[in-house]
Formats: sequence, C-alpha cells, structure tokens
Amino acid sequence: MNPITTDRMPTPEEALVRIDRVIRDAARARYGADVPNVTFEAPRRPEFGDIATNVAFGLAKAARSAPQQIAQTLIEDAILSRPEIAALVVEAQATAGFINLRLAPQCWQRVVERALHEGARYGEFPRNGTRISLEFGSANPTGPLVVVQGRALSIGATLAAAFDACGYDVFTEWIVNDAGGQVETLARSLYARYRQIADPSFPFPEEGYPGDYLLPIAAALRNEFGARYDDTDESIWLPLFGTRGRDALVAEQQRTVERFGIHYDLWQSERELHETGKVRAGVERLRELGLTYENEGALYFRATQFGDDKDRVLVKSDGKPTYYCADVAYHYEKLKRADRVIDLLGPDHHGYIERLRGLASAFGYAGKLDVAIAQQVTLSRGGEQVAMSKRAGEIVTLDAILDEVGVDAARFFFAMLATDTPLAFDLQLATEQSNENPVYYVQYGHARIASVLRNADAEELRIARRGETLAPLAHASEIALMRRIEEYPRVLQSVANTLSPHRLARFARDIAADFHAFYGECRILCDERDERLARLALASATQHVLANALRVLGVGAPESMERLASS
RNA sequence: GCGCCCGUAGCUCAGCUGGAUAGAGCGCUGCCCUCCGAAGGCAGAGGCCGGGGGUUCGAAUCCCUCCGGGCGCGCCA
Repeated sequence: MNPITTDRMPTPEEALVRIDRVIRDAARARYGADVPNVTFEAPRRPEFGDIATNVAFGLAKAARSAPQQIAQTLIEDAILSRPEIAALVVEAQATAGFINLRLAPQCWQRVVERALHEGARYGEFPRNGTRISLEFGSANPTGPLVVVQGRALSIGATLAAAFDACGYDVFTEWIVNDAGGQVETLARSLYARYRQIADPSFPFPEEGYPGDYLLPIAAALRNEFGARYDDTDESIWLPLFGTRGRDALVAEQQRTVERFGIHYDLWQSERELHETGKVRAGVERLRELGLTYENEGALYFRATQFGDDKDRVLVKSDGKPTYYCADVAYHYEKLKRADRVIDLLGPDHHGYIERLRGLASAFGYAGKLDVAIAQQVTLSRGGEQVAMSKRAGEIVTLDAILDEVGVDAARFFFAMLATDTPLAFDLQLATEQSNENPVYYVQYGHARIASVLRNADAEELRIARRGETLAPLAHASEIALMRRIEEYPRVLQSVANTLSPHRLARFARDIAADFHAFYGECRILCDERDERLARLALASATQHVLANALRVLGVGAPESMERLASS
C-alpha cells in the first residue's frame, strides 16, 4: 500500500518541474489554452500547504469559468488521476482559486540528504566564468574609517561572498582617493602637528583635519626627521608629508578592514592612475568617441547624451583633472576587464549615479555597471543619539565600534537592513547578551545544535550524517525546517541578483527560529532510535546551513556561547 | 526648483518579478525547565501599509498626484 518503497522520491525542485508540466498539459487539454505566468511559491500561511500556484487565475478568461472551479478541475486532471504525480503530493486542495499542495515528506528529506553530503559547500553553485568587479568602502586617505564605511564594508563583503558562492569570479577593489586637494590639506594638517611638537603655538590650518589621529604620525615624523623641515618652504615638505600621511592612514584603514574580516584584491591608488597614464587613456578614449568638447578652457564630457542633467568637467581650466576624470579612467579599466561592474557608494553620492551609468554607456558597456547606495547610519546608545560631526572632530571610528560591540555584532547589524534603508544602530543593544540581540539569537542556534550533537552518541551521529535515516521526518516543525534548508541556495542567488545582503541576515534569523521551534517540539535525543537518527541528521544539516550563512555574512558560528555572569 | 531614498504594529524593520486573513524581532500579557543549553519555546493583545486617484479578477507592491522626513544637485573629492 505504501507507494514509496522502491522508487527514489524527487527533490522538491524536481517535483515542482513535474507538477508544473502536468498542470500545463492538463490546462491545454481541458481548456485549449496555454497558461501565462504560472508561479509556484511557498504560501505565508502553513495551512495552505508547502506550495501554492496561481494557474487558475491566468486561465479564468480563456476558460470562461471561475478560478476555484478551474483549480478543482486541474487537481483532478493533473494530479489525482495520475498515480505517479499523486505519489509526490500528500494533499492537494483548491482554495480561493489557488491550488495548494503539500509535498511528500520524502521530497523534503532529499534536501537534508544533500545538505549533509555537501556540508560546507551546500548552497554553492558551479563556477560560471563571469567576472565581477565590486568596489565598496572606498574612502579618502585622510583619516580613520568611520561608521558609515563599516556599513559599506559589511554589505560589500557579504555581497562578494554571495557572488562567490553563486559561482561568479569576484574581484574586490578599493580606490584610494589620494590625488586631489585633500591630500594637500592632509599634508598641511600633518605638518602643523609636526611643528606643534616643537612649537605648540604653531597655527593649525583652518580647513585642516582635526582629531587626534594625526598626532602619532606627526610624532613619528618628528622622530625620523627631527627639525629638518621646520624652516623649509612648503614646496619641499608638502609632497613628502602628503605621501607619508597617506601611507600611514591607508595602512591604518587596511588594518581596520582586516580586523573586520574583509579582504580586498586591489587597493587602487588614484594617484597611480594618473602617473601611469591611465587617466589620459580614458579621456583620450572619450575624445575618440567624439564625446568631449572644450569650453572656456575646460574639457567637458557630454554626459547629457546619456541621461545626466548636465555635461561634466573632466579637465579644469587650470589644466588639472577632476575627481570624476580619474573615475572615468578607473571605470574604463574596470569595464574592460570585468563582465559586470558594481559600485557600492555612500549616501552622499546619489548625484553621482547617472554620471557613472552614462560613462558605461559612453564606453559601449551600457547596462554592465550597477551602482548601489548604502544609506546612512545614525548611532545611539540606549536610545541616546551619539553625536557625530566631522567638523567638530567628533568622529566615531569603526575601530571604536569594533572595540565596543565586537566584529560579529557589527557585521550582522550593518548587513541586517536593506541597503536602501537608513540604519539606526543602537550600540548598547548590539552588546547586550540578551534575546533583544539578533546576533546572539542566531549564534545561539548554532551553538545549541553543537551542544546537542556533543551529547549524541558519536557512532550514531556518524550514521545519521550519511543521510540514509531520514524517513521519520514528517512533523510540521521538521518539514518547516527542511523547507528552510531547501530555500538557502535561492536566498544566496537573490542576494546576488538584487544586491540585497540583508536577505541573508534575515534567512539566518529565520532558520535559527525554525530550529528553536523544532527543538521545542521534537526531542532530538529521544528514546526511539530511528527517530533519533533522523533528527540528528536534520540538526546536523541545519548546523551546516547556519554555519554557511554566517560565513557569508562574516559572522562567527560558535560551538558554544560564553555565558557572562548574568544578573 | 530638479533628482534619488524613505514613510508598514508603541519601537526597529521585512514583505522577492502584484496574490489568499499584511509578517518578524523588541516591548507588553499569560503559560512552559524532575527532559538534549530557558541567550529558548508556546499562546495573546496591538496595523484605514502617510493621504487621494488610477491600472486589474486581485495593489503595501505598478502608474499619477499631494503631504511628511533624509540626502544630493561644484572647473570639491
């Protein structure tokens, strides 16, 4: 009587393909119409089954009858009257015009099997040979990294890891804006600090960079050079102090980035783009294309031809290139060497998007460049706003945040919200070891699994992990967890396709919640051996998925949570 | 003035190419540790999805318009 003894059940994905086909066939046979826009999706409400489809709505007009009626008929024709399809489905219902299906648990069990077999690689896709250049986080080399860069770093790094998992060849890059006037400002600020060591009354430039972070660099220079530059002309010390300041600050930024668990394939110096002639080459290319003109001594790019609201200056009338000019060259380089170029910019760059897109079009790579904006971050501590003002020198460095909340919490909080949404970051919340804190919730899920698995018999666990003892898994909370595991690869793809890393953070929370619910309802180390082996397998598979998701997010997956003294 | 983003539960936010009675966390109320980690679970209260039009079988989602908040509109970077 049991229909599933010999044949291996298909995975949910395979089952859906089959069901989709028979439904279409049945629709054609019965109504003589093809069905447009069929979707299969997991309904929000569990009582509507695992999978719902809206075919009947698309057919209503051609069939001249009510969706509910059509759904009913299709269930008969496509499912109930075909034993091989009926075997995949435990329940098929027409409600409100939808066809709601519950797949056989055996289909979902195939997912557990796969997650166990693939382990740390579960969710990964085969290499597809597509090269992606991803730029994010870039900052001026004039100070330490601050909060908003933390968000860009977190989002960018998660995107990069998601792209990698989806089979893309990702190349991460950071551009060091070391070519413009701000490096001279840096040089003057640094020089003033250097002089102040010997002469505290030495004036600090009005537009200089305040803050203490230049003091150690100045001290090092004083240590190295003594008074050698005290009475020299600016033309002598300016380039030196600029370069030294840049080098020291970039090195500091790199340390912070590394501490944050992030790696870059390229730190591109803007100055170097000028020195190696790349900037000239980019401008030259635009000129060849007939997209530049001169006006009042300046060289313009015809940006308006590509949707921008005004033409943009490339070379100023004093002969110096603009910042945009260097970006022209840089993007020309990137567009040539990658199949797709993505820039993740800060909130003050809205006005820059059209200009960059226009460039891609101008160079003949329309549509290959995507620009995303990471919205601003406001900080609070226990509900109290934390003041941040660059002018007043009240900067909150990323390092200070990492000191306060730790890398895991910072990575998670920064990536938790949609990139477009401004982030209100409560530092106190992020450090709380309470259930208010989503990071701990997710990590606790992982640790809790680890703890159960430690309690299990080692030999039984080994057997369970072969994925051959899954048959008993059928409880609602077990199905829910298996469904979630099945979702993971698609979540990764949607993160990559829509540049939305927050979906992964959300997924991590969701699968942790599904596990906690399962844990509450089903005792894993139960008395009955078959059930125990099945649940150990499910717990183990869940642990892999949770660990994989956390790895992409750059958050640790601990084997146990350290309990601090709780009050 | 123009452009971009945001407006969804008391708070912080999800809601994927339009789908069913709009979800989650926190906070609030009440339960659950003789049992694998209670940093957990279960149940409950709480919402004209900023307002108004339109498109359609069906709109938080798409279009128009208005209101409210943030940001950007340099021969700065």
